[in-house]
Amino acid sequence: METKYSKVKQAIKSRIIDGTYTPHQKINSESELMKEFGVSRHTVRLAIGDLVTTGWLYREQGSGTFCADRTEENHNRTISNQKNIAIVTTFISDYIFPSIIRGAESRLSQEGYQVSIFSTNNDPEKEREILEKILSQSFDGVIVEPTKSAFSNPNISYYLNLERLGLPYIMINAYYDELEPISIIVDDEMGGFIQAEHLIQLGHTDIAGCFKTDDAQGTRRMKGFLKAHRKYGIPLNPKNIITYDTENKNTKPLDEIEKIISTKHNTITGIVGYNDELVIEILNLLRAKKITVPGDVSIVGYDDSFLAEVSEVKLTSIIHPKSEMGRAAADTIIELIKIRANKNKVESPYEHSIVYNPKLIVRNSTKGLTPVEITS
Amino acid sequence: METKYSKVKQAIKSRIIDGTYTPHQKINSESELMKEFGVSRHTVRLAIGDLVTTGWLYREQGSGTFCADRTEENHNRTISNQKNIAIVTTFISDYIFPSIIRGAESRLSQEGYQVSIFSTNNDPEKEREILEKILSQSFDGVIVEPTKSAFSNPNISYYLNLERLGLPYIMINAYYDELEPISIIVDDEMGGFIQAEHLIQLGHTDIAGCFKTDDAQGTRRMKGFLKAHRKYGIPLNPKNIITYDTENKNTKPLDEIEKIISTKHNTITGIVGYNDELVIEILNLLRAKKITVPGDVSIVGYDDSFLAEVSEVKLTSIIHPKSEMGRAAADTIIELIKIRANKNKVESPYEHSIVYNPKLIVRNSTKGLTPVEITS
DNA sequence: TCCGATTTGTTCGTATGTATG
DNA sequence: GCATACATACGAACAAATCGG
Repeated sequence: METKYSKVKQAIKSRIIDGTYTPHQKINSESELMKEFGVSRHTVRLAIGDLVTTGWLYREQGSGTFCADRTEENHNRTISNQKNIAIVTTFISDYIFPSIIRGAESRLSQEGYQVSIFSTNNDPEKEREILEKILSQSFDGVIVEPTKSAFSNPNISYYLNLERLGLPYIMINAYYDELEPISIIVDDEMGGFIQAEHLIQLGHTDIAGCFKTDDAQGTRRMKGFLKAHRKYGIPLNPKNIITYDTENKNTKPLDEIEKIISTKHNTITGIVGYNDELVIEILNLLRAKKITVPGDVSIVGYDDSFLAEVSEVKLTSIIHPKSEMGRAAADTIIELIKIRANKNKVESPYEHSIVYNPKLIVRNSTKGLTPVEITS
Repeated sequence: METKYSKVKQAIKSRIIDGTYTPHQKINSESELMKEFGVSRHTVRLAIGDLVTTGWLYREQGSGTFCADRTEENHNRTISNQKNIAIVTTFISDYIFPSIIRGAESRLSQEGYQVSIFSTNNDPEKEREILEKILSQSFDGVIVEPTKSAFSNPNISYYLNLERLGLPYIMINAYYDELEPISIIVDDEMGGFIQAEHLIQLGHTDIAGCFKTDDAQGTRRMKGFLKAHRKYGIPLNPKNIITYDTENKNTKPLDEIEKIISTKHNTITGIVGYNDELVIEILNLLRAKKITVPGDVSIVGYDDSFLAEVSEVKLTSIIHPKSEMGRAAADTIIELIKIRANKNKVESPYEHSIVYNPKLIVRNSTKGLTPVEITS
């Protein structure tokens, strides 16, 4: 996949898939492609030849090379009774994702769908490859957890092309703002708000917040965290807000927390964590530093995963529907496919987004602040 | 049909059809064809290229160009360039399975394979449905974690049919004794042995063992547990052996442990658990009963999952390769598919089973027994 | 209808890289 | 290590079809 002709091939294919070339549209001529990619005509012809034999393009002597109309083929394929759904995740082994997949898989297999799994490792480039693969194959629907959803997505055109080709897709956990797709999410802003509010109502006024800010979940939880402070008139020390990304998730948040609790005049009595996984690690850190939870510090998790019940300190956490979300995603995509099949009947856009309202489950990692202030 | 390359093409095609070239036979090399037809190499390659894309020939770099085997569905499969692998699990969200899938998926997607996921929920009936589906579709290989592997499997005939159809499959974590398939497993008997041996060498003589006995992993671990007792001449109280199944895994083992530790004359000082998940629950139970670990009771887990590091007591556990196992499974199935594709060359059965030797990682859930006996 | 510019189709030559036996 | 065979890539030339003027 590092040969020149395969690069050219890939580039042309991308332009078809992302909609730059529409069916029956003339693509750049061979000589133009030669200049563009700095390769010989032979190489260009090799690339185009491959795409012709695989049905992406067709050539007309004297006229040009054209983008093939794959919708007819698509049509042929939907007739074939294979029913396929693609699930695109960020991390397969992420601690709550298996539950979501389980919920979705059970419902989809019940309905005779076959489930294919793809993972992006939160890398937009990998997401692009996967979307290309999905678009060049015969899927009936796509369930996707967006990659780096906090950022403007470089693959928007692929999603738009999904829409253009009438391939239903929904997003779970988050969505790209530019798209406003049908989505199934938790109201993360409210979740972050509730996390902070809980501590505030327990009397805490000096609260640290740890958020993963390369996905929309984290930025929204942070927004809720700030909102709660504003609402209750609690001044917020900017140093108490810790943000991190996929790339430094194993180091930065813990380092920053350690910095904060190691300072002389530390008055932190509460910590809000992005998720239970992080909170468990913070718990380990605090234990090592002989800081008790909830004695010295109260701490709130997110997701209500099995991790919440695993330690000697049971975590106060925000409930995430997990497998219920998976089932809902499955039901929604199945319905969208049905609607598309009888598109003559239902003409309405049929908005189906679901927003779960988060709830707090109080366990014993949080407690009310006694009038006596804790000093380091 | 008067171009040189189409003449060459036609000539080669004729030789295939009239039987001059038989399947998997090497055809004349490019340079030979050049001389024979008095054309340039490029022209020969054009002709051959066409015949390759239409499935009449296949090329092997450094070796030659060969006549394809156009018999049966073999033909259909090679034409559709979709490469599919099925992974059949028991429980998708089981705590170590996501890691295995992740390892397998990353490797498989690298190689251009698409991964479909099926889960049996440890129900042989569901396993049957899934195998039927797999057999009726066009998968290139199957990775399966057997369902209820401790029992005689009612779906043996389906697996035999996979073999008959030449569809490669491997088993992970366990295998059905009747089949002796290519498998990638941990030596669970040794694992159970090491668990028990560790406690015995620390001076424990009254050890309870908890094993899930509807899969082969559990029965083998139990076997190792017994073997260790025999080897070290430790008498074994049958009451200390607790077995359970998928159906009662959430109640029975904990109930039984509670019974044992609640008896007046309880002298248990060590517990061997089927896996970390169970051990964490036992840990919760002991905490509730004010029994300290490892002070009063030492406890050994299995799998070395993230659960081992999550509690205030870090678990001594057996290392499970997890994602390494997934990667190995992917590599193995890919190789089997390749071997099958060139079945003319490699005639040897090519046994590829991998057995990982388990290792113990000692943390602080176990400790040596002091001379003073602990009494309840 | 023809012309000329453009575009794809066919064919040759040459060179170097890489896998196989 | 060496010869063989396929893989990739460059350059050049002419043929055939198309399209606008």
